[in-house]
Amino acid sequence: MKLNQLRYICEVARRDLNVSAAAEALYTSQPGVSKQIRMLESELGIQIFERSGKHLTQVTPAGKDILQAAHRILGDVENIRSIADEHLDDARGSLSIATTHTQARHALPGVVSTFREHYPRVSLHMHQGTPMQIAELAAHGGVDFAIATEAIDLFEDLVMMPCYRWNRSVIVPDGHPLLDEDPLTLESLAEYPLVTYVFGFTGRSKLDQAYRQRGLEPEVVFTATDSEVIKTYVRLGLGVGIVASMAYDPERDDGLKAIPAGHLFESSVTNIGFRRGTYLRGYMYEFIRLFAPHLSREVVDRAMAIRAQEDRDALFRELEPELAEH
Amino acid sequence: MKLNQLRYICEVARRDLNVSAAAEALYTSQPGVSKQIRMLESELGIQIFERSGKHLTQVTPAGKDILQAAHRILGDVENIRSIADEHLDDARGSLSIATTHTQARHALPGVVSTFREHYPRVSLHMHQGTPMQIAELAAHGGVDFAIATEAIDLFEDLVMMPCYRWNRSVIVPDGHPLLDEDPLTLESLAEYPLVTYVFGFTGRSKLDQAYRQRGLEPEVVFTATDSEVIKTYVRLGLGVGIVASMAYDPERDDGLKAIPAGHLFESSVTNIGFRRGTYLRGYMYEFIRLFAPHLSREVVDRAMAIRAQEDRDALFRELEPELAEH
DNA sequence: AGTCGTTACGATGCCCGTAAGGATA
DNA sequence: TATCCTTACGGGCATCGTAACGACT
Repeated sequence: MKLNQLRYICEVARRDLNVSAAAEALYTSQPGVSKQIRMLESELGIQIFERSGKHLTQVTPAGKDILQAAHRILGDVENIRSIADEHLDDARGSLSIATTHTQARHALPGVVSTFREHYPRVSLHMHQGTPMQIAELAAHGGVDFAIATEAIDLFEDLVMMPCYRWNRSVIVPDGHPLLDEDPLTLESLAEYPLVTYVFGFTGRSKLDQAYRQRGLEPEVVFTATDSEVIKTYVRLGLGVGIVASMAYDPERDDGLKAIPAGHLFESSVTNIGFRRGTYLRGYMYEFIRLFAPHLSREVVDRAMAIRAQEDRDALFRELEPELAEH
Repeated sequence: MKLNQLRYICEVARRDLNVSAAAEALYTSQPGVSKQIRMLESELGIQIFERSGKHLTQVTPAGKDILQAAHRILGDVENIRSIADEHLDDARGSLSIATTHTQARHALPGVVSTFREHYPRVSLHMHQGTPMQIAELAAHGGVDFAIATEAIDLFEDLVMMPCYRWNRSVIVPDGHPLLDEDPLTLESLAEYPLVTYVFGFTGRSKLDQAYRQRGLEPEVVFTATDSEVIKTYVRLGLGVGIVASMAYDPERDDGLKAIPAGHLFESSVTNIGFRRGTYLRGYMYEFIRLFAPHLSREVVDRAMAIRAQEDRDALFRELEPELAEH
């Protein structure tokens, strides 16, 4: 058994059983991949992939288990490299983060600049994408951290921890009639067309849920993945906006007013996640700490050790009161 | 990085940094091992072993972390083989158990014979040794299971589960004065010289503890690692014996009488342990179940997932009432 | 003096890449 | 027909084993 063989089967599985694509991603020849996989299968005496003719059709039950172990192995190989780097020079390295626009634009800048002061020799890489892409990147080792509000609890092999709690504001042009409502109600809000986030982004699901619970139907006329775009279209009079409160800045957003709407929607929690079993460099713990002060090294280590759902829930309940509100 | 390089560093660490011994154990040449280790170190850019001149003196801090990850990797490689074997033919395979004389002679025969009926094509291997040797074998992957009463909770990377609870009987020749004592007290027992287990064997520590608590000093004139030998010397009149109750058989042990002494000593618990993270074959779960009916597949999986000491204690308390008494 | 780790060197064998073959959609 | 996996073949390279050297106890 060779580490390369394990890399090959993982990549093939990841590429929907397309050996050619896997070979390309691995910077090697397709016949080589094919051959090594067959050699591994023959060494183990069992098929990892089902074949019909000359096409791989699916992963065998044994293959599923083997792929799982192979993933762990390759993860640990990366860990060994990280360990070496950490001990070689604990202030040098790289940190890659996948996140959404909202986090990158409003929650992370402060953290990133403080982090850069503390660790000037760590090279930072930010990747922006949809919550699904983000979770996928983190789960497959493309990035160290995923930071998002939705959909990163879908991946079983991601360790997830709550960072902060936030809610929404209604954004309207100056002089809008909603500014006179006090308190603002969902019913009056429902009379206006909405401009807000695409489904699956930045807590959008909590918004739909609030409407549905009151038997209302939101008339969403425009959706975007980031609040800058939303605000632009609110300025154009397309409708009223609903964005994360942190996305409104009274200084910069002239011509717009924000009405806090925390009483209308259930608050959302932004999470940070990383691949389970990853060796975390010292500066990685530090980054998490800067982003969410309650996530000390001890808490992170505890979260990493947890496998059962119920234990995770217990930890979340314990952390709940410490979450900052944004 | 190659799997062989990881094998080499693990073996060298295990052999107290003796490269020659490691090479021999790995059935390869000593220069090869030496070279591969240096190549790995140079690839990682960090030393795994400290050297003074040409001798390896100790493991570096980085090396400790790396060895830990390397162990996990090699364990998972074995797991992949096990997975393949399991899916190839789930009724064929091998099961190796390390245990002490007492377990092998009195607790295991029934289990083993039932197991052999269920899985005739699984080849069984029993290794007898001291509790320390047993734990070492299991921790390093020499055997699948360790079964013993003492000292297998010392290895952090062994998953341990309680199997059954047992206590001791005092063994005396026919007509011995102690037979008239009712109830038997520790004080009257203390007037006779003892023949019992060597320290570290079969709950011996509980025995010493009982004496010490009462301010008594046991006069141990003979110790052995197995109860057959102890009984032999009791027959010779060397003293009274204290053995696990299951080791006395009124049919076979003629000339001897047993006095139950559960009220004098704290009972002991026999445990089964295996390397954390091991892939357990179906028949292995079955073996555990046969030996300790309360250890269902679910319970074993839960025990395997536990890392924190407090969670382990909680599981033990939960299992406590289900332990059989022998 | 003996044990032990490193260096040097030659040969085996494995892995990779190119090219051609055959199956499937 | 186009895509895709397999087989076949040759070159390069890493690994392994033997032998000799140098260090430490």
